[in-house]
Amino acid sequence: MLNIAVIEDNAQYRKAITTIIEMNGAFRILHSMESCLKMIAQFNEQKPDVVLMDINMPVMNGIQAVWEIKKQFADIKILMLTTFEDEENIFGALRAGANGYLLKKDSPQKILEAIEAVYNGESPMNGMIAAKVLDYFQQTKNKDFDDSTLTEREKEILQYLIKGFSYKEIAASIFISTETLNTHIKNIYRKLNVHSRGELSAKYGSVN
Amino acid sequence: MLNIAVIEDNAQYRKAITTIIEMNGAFRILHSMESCLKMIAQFNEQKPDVVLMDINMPVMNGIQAVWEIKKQFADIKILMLTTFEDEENIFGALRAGANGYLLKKDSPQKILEAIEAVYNGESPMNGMIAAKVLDYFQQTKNKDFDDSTLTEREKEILQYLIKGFSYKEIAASIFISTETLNTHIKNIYRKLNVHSRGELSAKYGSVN
DNA sequence: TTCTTACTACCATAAATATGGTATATTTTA
DNA sequence: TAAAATATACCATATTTATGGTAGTAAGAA
Repeated sequence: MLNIAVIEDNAQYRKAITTIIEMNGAFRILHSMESCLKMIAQFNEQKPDVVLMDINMPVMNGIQAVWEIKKQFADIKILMLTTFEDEENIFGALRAGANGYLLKKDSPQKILEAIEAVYNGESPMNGMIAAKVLDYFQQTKNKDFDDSTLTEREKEILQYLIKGFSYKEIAASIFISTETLNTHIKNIYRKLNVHSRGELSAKYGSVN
Repeated sequence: MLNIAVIEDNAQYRKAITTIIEMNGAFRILHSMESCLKMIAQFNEQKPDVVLMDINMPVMNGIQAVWEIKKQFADIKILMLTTFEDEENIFGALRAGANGYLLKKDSPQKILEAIEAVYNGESPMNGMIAAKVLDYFQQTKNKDFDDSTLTEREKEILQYLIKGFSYKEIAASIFISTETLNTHIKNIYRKLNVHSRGELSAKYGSVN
């Protein structure tokens, strides 16, 4: 029998998810909370095995809550259960120590399987979330790739970019207008699938 | 109708997996190979939508094969399908551009779902594999950068900066306001005598 | 105790970057 | 030759980043 805690500010969804969980004979709802306020106190009373956690919540957000829980109860498994719109918080939650990441729209069956899985040390992940995570590693769009997809001009500009020159400096260096440079950079970003200089430097900067 | 290629040196497993796939009306086995030798040539003839790839293979291993495929056919989705013992190669495969990662012992149903999922841009991952990947992000490995003048907090933030995360993401990750983050970054810039992220990455990014 | 350092937070604003267009001339390639 | 790719340029705008302030709190040192 696995003891589950649900922390979710949306009353309706909290009701739905606890009902689904309770219908499964192997799980028991130990806590059902709308905020993280008395979370630690309650966990000290009765410690759950798995916590289902939303990210966007008032008072203390889900990421911070993950951090607090992991600090005091390292063995509690935490399954993030949130919307795709919170995607910018994915890495924050993972760094804080979340053990899995599903979307609220995932099927009840998936969620129930995931509860079992996190408890067993796995990290169930929604496929779209995982795609974001894998993007971080993919250097495919990296060097050898740019050699084939980037034009000579684009490669030239890439060099300037990863060396930290400003658009003005680059444009002046290669005698084109900043608007033209903008166009080139748009194309580079599209081809390499990045959306900021930071990403660019992180992925291509260490190469040289 | 999705066109599938299977590259797997173990004849028995290759037979099994192709049979499973062929039983599904939505998929068709386009290629079934025991090595990567004539892979590119065959793909030039008939390009598959999804490739199922083993890691440990003679001649050219799976990671290198992923690399080659992605270089020439960026839109082909690659699903790694291998044993847990090959775990040390997970990151190699992901860096090379693999789009999903299942274990051979995963159920046929899971594998069929995963084929559909990678084709749709998701990254299906086995829970145990995902756990390894998430380990990378957990705050345990806090390699300090040692720039003696920076405070611990500043060094921490520097790490995020050179990894290409946006201010929003960083602030959310370490639970401070973006204004506070701004203050920290101002101080980092002053201490390191840089004036943009580009410079920062150029000077400190490759160390990492 | 007082002073300093570190961390936090907010205000304000200029500069730079990111992203969506459209468009033209030239060169390459099918 | 027609089509595609390349390089150029401009418009417009939203977002992010960079830089200047001020300021409170907590921990530690002088």
